[in-house]
Amino acid sequence: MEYTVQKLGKLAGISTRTLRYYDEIGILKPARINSSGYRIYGQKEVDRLQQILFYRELGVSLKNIKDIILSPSFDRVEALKQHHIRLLEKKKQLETLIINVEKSIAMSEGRVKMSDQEKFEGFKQKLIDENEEKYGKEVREKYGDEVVDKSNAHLKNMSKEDYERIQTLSVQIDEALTEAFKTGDPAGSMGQKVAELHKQWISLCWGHYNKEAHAGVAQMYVDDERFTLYYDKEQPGRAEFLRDAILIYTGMSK
Amino acid sequence: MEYTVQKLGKLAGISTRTLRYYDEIGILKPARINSSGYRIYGQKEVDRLQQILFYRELGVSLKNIKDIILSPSFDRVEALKQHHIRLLEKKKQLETLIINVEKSIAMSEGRVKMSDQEKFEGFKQKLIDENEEKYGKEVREKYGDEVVDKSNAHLKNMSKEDYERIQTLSVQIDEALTEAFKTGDPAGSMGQKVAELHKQWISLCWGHYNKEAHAGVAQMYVDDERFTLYYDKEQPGRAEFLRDAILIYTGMSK
DNA sequence: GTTACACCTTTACGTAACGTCAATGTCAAC
DNA sequence: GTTGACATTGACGTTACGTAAAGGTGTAAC
Repeated sequence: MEYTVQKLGKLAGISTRTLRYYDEIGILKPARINSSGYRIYGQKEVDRLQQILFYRELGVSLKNIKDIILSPSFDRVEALKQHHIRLLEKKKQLETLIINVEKSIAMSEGRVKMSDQEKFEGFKQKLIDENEEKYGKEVREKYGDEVVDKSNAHLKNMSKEDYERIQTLSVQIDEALTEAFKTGDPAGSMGQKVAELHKQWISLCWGHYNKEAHAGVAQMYVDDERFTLYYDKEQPGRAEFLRDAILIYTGMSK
Repeated sequence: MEYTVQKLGKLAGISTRTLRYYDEIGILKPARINSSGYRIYGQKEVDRLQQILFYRELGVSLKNIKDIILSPSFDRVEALKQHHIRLLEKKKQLETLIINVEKSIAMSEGRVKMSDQEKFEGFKQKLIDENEEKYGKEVREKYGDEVVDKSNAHLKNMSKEDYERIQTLSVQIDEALTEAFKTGDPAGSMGQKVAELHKQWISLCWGHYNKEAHAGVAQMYVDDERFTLYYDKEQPGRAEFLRDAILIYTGMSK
């Protein structure tokens, strides 16, 4: 497939000026120029533009993006995996900010108190962005590990496999819950599958398992707003669904 | 509490230049200027800065932010509720982008195919930002109530007093935890006071009490990142402290 | 008592990543 | 053969600060 400036711009959601600018600074040159002087982009350019936008989204300057993707040692897949990690971090920060705004509302309504410090939680992604600017390859390798280390901080007493298993389970629970929620039946096979996954997750976290505690935690998913907020983010009612599924699973449903 | 430029900058994670610039364009003026010509900010300015940063995070230009917050009809709480909605939208978009990068990795490894269009899914938050620029008051009024209803959803089956008691307890636990944490001793009287308050809170939430479940929840405060994030916000280690206090309280400490 | 140092001030030029004209050429359609 | 939506290259404007430069302030230490 071949694209002119406007077509590629529409595809990627950017302006034609931006594409011309990217040509000008040499970060994304068209595959060829046709007889009338028009810029024509091909497959390779589409993929490169996607890479550029990923870096841009993460706050990397165009100058640094250029250095990175023009580097002979640039590894596309490795870069994508880095993007993945960074985007997850960004998501966490956004979640912090969402909690912040929720608390701020509660404060305005006099329901809770907030320290000045709390009022700015979730804004400081700047620090991350500034790190991003240093994104040289060596730096990347260096910080890459550090980030991993940091996120593994509370792993201390856990084997690496267990930790990874827990991470995988979290994602699986989330996905399975989304699917099961559509059925509307917490007692159904999909609902019970979620509960089963959740049991595995809890067993790993606690090192043991206990029905009553499991049921207690499930109830908390509805009662504790920090959980409710998280689970209801996409579809209101997900937290309740999860609780019901677990209560049925543990036989604690009355 | 009063702040100089640097103190406020550190608190909010922005530069002193930014604060001076905000003064210059009249979007955030200090409460007063002291005898040496220093800018001094107070409580009102802290709150306004928070508002500014919320708008900025959502891509609103400083010019528009100024028009909005200086408007006589500006409603702080209403604005916060709008931020909440926008942030949730932004989070959804981020999640789309994360799926995008995951698919891109899978594609690079030859596991799936992707259309050119799919390659740019999640980038087009631009369209949202443009809506932000129009941020009229009417729009704000339209969405406002919806959020309130949602946040009150899980209150349905609870008496008003119970609900208020739970809210009070949340705050008390938080404050008591901050105090107790300073002692460094989860087994001390202050640490055990926190655990006692937490028991009351859990009893209200669950309608019953059970030591094992209580201990399980405590363990989860450390294992589940959503909790850890919340409790460790001010001082890292608070989540662990709370867990230890409860484990001792319940006699589950080994 | 002055020296050090970490604060604060204003003034002013620099910059990144485009937006926004202006002047002009191209192509398909009616 | 003219209309209208495309494309081109300049070139200047804009936003939200960064980054000195040149100097006053406050406290602690020698």
